[in-house]
Amino acid sequence: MAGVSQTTVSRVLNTPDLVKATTVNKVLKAIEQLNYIPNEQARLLVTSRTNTIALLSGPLHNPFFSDTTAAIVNYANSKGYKVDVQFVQDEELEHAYSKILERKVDGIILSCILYEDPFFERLKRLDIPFITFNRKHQSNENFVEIDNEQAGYIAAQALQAVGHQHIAYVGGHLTVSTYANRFKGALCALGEAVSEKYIYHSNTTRTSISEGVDHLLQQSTLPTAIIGASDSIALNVIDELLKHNIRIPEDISVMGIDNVELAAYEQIQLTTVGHETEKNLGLIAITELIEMIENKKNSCVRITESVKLFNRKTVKHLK
Amino acid sequence: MAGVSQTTVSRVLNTPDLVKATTVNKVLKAIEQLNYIPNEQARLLVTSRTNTIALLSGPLHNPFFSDTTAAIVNYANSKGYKVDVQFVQDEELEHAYSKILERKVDGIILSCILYEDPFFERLKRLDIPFITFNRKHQSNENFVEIDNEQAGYIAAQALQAVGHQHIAYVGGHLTVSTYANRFKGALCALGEAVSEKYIYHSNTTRTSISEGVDHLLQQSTLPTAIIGASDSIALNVIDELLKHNIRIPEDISVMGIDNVELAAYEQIQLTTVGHETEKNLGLIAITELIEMIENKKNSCVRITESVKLFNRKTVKHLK
DNA sequence: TTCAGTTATGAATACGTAACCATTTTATCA
DNA sequence: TGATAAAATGGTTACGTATTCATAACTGAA
Repeated sequence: MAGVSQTTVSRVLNTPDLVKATTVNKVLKAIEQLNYIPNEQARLLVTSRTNTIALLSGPLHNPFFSDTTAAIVNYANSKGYKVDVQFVQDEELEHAYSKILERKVDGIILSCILYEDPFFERLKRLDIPFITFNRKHQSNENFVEIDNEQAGYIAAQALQAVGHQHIAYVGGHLTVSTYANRFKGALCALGEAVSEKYIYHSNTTRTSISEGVDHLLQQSTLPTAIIGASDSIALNVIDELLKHNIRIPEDISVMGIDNVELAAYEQIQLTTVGHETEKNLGLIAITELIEMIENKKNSCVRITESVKLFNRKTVKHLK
Repeated sequence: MAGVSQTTVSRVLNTPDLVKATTVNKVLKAIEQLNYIPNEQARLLVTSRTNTIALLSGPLHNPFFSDTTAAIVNYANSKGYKVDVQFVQDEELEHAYSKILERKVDGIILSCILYEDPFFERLKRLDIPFITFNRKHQSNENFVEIDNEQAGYIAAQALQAVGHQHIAYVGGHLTVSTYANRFKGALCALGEAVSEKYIYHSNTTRTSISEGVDHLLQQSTLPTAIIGASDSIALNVIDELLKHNIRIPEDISVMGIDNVELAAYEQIQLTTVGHETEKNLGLIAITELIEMIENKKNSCVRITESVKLFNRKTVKHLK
């Protein structure tokens, strides 16, 4: 219609500087009239890029992932990338993994990796930039996390500092670096003092956390404070305690880790431990990932951010 | 490597029944050894499908969209679709719209349409299945919503029923069907009695809602109850009131609309109006959309679900 | 055996673009 | 004016798959 070759049309769209102005106009006019929209599949086939990033996130009802997903999607979109999202429970990891391998993407950002996950090796062989956030793999490569051990330590230590002596801990699977290190840090602060019966490792589902709380409430001496290994766990613990008509923090104090945005809400006011500058781990990770994609820098990303206490209203001062 | 043609490999992957068992095995073995992964771009190019659905959602910090996004993404994934997500504020609609037109997708699901949005016509011309949830367009086509007028009416009426006479309303832009109808319903219940000064239409941002609350608190006679036109607004209103050391519901009652999952949490216990069967609007919409995509049914979807009151703890009974 | 019918396989093509190389046109300068 | 360089354009191919059509290899009954 414009009387030019397909090659010239392609140039008009991609490198208009190489085409005479009058020709550009002819082509643009034809594009307008034909209501032409370039076929992205075909372009991607030949360029072997996808402008897509795969996000494997934890479930969205966990406010941590709500925060990170928003940050990741918005940033990636602003940089011109589409985001192919999957929300995945640890139980369904295999299925999600196999799907991700089939889909051509420019980069992969995931939170669900296990410490000894064999999938990590497959990822590396894919030769696609990828990064994990919140959790890391034993190979100690390509991750963004908070200092989980420090976080666990600060959480426990802060409770002790205000007089708590019977401190319980509700965590997650120790196959996950995050929970393993937070637990390690907490144990470090609690020392020998801590009793087995005050420790519960949940699978982070609501029912599992309920069982954990029930377990704690059955002890002859109730704990005066409970550490939730994540804000999500802590919030679920609080909810469960409230159902038992236990007041927070009057009867039992609760401490979280993550400093999720929700934690600062007036209705919540969760005392927690989080990133010093309140930066979003997801945002840091996606920034690094896009950097990796665009600058082909294959230097390995290892980011561990320092944390501090955010003192709010779910911890009672006993002294 | 398997000693067969590319055609046969294709058949092994798509219609293995048409291939001799021994050949299938040879090919699968080669696939294994070569670490072969089919190129999805190429397949999509020839099939002219994308197995992708575009989701244009409101911001994720709004718990309503957190609920719907999770439901939509999970359902679509389970049906084998990828989901290309965008979180978009009403202010940035144009930009998101233009991006969506460029991207090849099998279907579009969006919440952000305005009542008189000209984009709707462009969508129809695209000849791609699409559906709106939560909001609808004036053309009255392809939407899933709750009965917003009924919801507004029930919210106001329920407050009156327990003795409230000074009822305020914090809403959203009336260019949005959802807010327009909820407001209409509320007005209908409140009748002539309602004073202009108790009405505030925000743009649903936190700062705007703060201003609304400040406005209400400046009135000589304070309202005894506030209707938030959505749970998100209601929760922000509560947060703002708490910051002013106003107790809920002792000093002021608050009512929401949507019955977001968060509303049922012990820490929140928001009294609200929502879908009778507590079904997720996003889930209904994505189910319909995939139905449209796969069965080519072009019958227009018009779903308006009935609502009821969910009595919880943010409304005080005055009588 | 033979022949028709069936099953299994392969060769060639199309999908719509970007990239490469070749060619034509235009501009520049001696 | 001619030679040379530069700019503009076109022809062709490759990307990796599904599909169509043709062919080869079997099968079973006469």
